[in-house]
Amino acid sequence: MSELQNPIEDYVSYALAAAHRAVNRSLVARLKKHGVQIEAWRIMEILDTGRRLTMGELAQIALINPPALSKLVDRMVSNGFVHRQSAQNDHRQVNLLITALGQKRMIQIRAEIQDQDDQILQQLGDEQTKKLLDILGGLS
Amino acid sequence: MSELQNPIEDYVSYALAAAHRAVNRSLVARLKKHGVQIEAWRIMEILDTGRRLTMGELAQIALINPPALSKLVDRMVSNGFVHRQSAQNDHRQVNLLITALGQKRMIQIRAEIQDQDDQILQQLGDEQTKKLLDILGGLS
DNA sequence: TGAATTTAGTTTCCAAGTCAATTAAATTCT
DNA sequence: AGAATTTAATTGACTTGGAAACTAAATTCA
Repeated sequence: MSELQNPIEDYVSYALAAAHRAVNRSLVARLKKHGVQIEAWRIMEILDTGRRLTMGELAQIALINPPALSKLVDRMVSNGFVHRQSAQNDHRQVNLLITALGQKRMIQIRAEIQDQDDQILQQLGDEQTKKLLDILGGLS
Repeated sequence: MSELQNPIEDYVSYALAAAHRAVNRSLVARLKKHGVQIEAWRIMEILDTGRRLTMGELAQIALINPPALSKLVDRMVSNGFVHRQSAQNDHRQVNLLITALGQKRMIQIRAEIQDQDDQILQQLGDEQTKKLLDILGGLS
């Protein structure tokens, strides 16, 4: 009994990569207008809630490896979007904070992001979107 | 009336990135044992069906930009997994073909991939997996 | 036909990411 | 206490990816 080879589109890994690529593409294009990359948006979005996070916590939530985060934060600091502050309890830790400029920039960016998310919502429908988020949550 | 800010986990873009990252991580770890990266696997998986594809077609299907594909193929050629053949009709085009060594390697790799996919299937269940592929298809 | 344009693939230059090593601070253990 | 270990973040060497420029072949059109 011979196995029939699935087309590559049927691999979860492939389907995820394709969808991720498509969504990222349009997001990158939108964010480029504001001079930030997706990861920088994630960082600012996370920090803008006011939570006080260390680099390590941020790396986990923002889906960025620590070395890449360090370097990206260097750039964001020199752009004036965030600043580092060494933690008072543990001097090894660094808290990252969003600046006033960063917050101002986020107002414009958030409109762009909202627009993109609305477009996806419209494309998939409310129910499918919810289902998608639910299933994806089970993979992370 | 004030807008309540969604947590970042509710953005489709974030949920996709998180799931993609998680799935890729384990896939990368598995493929590393065989000395190939995910994109190289995709290329060989696609070529192993025997279809005669140009670099451009392959780039689209394998989700790789043309310059990155060129460079990856250079490496794969020097590893002996694939070889280039200029197309007979149109000498600008290049057909990429998998070698016997590449096919041999794919037998081992496919077992690994199958194992990973089975694990996901088990994690999500048959129905959710199908639903996921269906919804993701609408985004690509 | 042959000059101008388009298309396919590659190359170049630069930006960004990874892995492993490093630094500095905190914690553990004797 | 203080030596040894663990933890947090960064740095350094190297690899890979992207945008734009480039080469070569095919096609269009005057």
